[in-house]
Amino acid sequence: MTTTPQTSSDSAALASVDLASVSPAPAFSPLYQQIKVLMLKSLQSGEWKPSAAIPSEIELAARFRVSQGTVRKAIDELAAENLLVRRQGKGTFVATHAEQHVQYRFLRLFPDSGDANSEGPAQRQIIDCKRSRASGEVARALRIHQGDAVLQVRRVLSFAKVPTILEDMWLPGVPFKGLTAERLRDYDGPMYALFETEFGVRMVRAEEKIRAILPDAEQCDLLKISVQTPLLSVERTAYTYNDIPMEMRRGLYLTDTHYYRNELN
Amino acid sequence: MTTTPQTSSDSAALASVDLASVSPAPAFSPLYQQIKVLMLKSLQSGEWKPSAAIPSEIELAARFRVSQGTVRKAIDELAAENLLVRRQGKGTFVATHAEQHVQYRFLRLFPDSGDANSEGPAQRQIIDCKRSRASGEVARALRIHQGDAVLQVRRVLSFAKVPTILEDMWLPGVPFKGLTAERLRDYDGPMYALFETEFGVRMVRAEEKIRAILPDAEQCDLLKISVQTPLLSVERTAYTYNDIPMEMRRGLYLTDTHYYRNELN
DNA sequence: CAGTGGTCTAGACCACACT
DNA sequence: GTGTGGTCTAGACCACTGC
Repeated sequence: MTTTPQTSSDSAALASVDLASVSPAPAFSPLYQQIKVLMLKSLQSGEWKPSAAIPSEIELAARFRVSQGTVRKAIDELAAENLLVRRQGKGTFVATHAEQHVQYRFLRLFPDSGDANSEGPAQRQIIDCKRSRASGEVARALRIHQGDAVLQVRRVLSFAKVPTILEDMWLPGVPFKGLTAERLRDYDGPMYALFETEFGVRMVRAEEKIRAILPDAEQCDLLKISVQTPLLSVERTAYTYNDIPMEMRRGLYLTDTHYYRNELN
Repeated sequence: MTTTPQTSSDSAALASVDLASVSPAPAFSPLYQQIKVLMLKSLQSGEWKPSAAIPSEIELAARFRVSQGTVRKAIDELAAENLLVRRQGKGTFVATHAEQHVQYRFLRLFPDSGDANSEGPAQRQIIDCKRSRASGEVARALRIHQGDAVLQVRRVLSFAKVPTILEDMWLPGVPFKGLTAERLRDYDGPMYALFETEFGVRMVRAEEKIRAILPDAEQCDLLKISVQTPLLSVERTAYTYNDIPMEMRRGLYLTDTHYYRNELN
């Protein structure tokens, strides 16, 4: 035990959670945080799969030898991080990029008028899908070595037949071995949903760096615009569990009839 | 009482919270949500002022005639929304835009290299500050009528003496009566902190619409750039309590040495 | 030391979904 | 009805802050 929780004189199942190092601070960790770590392991290991129900709060309380309230607090935090979804009367489920209300959870581009769904789903066109080697920039983002095998995908998304987004993606070669253009083309649904079902990689969060740029000749050609048309450059790094980067992506967004929406709190 | 909470047979202080209308659904509202509404009123009315401590959990529990746990859950949500800040051992405080760790809570622009503070505080230059009348667009954003009195402010922010941000702001005339260029110039700190102390207006959240644009001649002049330099257009609407818009702002960001950062969950 | 928020428990009952 | 998550309570003890 890393800590001495109160009344519970012997709440087991709480392996030392690698606080072995002689850190100056005692690093007190509340019980529910330790439970959270254990639950994260179950998610990461695949014991609990996307869209499946996890054990009930009562079962988990018994398994971890803590009260239901403590399990509840752990689940609350995981739900707040979008790793779990609670459904009253039904159970708690592992979040997934498929079967979600919004088609693209990480895409923040919306049409100027009408709601997000008014223009229907985007038309997707795979331009290229090939194996290549990581550049310095890509290697840094994916925390791999320069020259390591990566998969490179380029595609165009169109709304109402108007090319609007040009995306280049880089995926680490090892976990995504076997990904092909056909598979991307045939799959009907969010790309991140395919990653979950086919490769067991669940994207949990992402960071984006946004800039304004002018396109080069090739980009103009693909988006059918002039070199004078400013574009949003959206550079995204997406992470799985434990903050492990699993995708680097650069999107060029045409923002004459759409805008990138952000909410600040 | 709008609902019949469990064990607590007579938890008072819960005025009907205007659910008087004969809505089809019974609109069940848990106790802690009703407490939250009451606490929001105290914030809104100025009973609890920015940076001041609110009553302790035990006091609030007594005032509202509920258990400490219920008050706690209400405070938890308000803290999650950045309206309150909890400090163990000291108390719970009303959040403020002053005395915060980050100077500009809503500004998402960061330098390409070095951390946010490495370049020091921005140099601010007020270009203009005048009374005017709301255009259709501004009126819509601020939910006032076209032609209503507004205050218009234009300023330039520079980092390391390089002009980087050109901002135009529109503020509703009534709540911000008495705001002058001098007052803006003399105040040392975030503009939103001045709004709190001088006008009792606390910004709680904001929405931004981002596009890529090319500047016009006047904008080029102020930012000392060419007409060929693409800029980020960041259109922000900021809200106080109860989702009331209190500011419309358009910022043009130079993104050759800075980027707009966003985190997706 | 007293006072504050933070954690944990045990038990009760409510709202919701399925069967 | 049974089982799930959701709310609420009461009481205990811990961790942190400042007098």
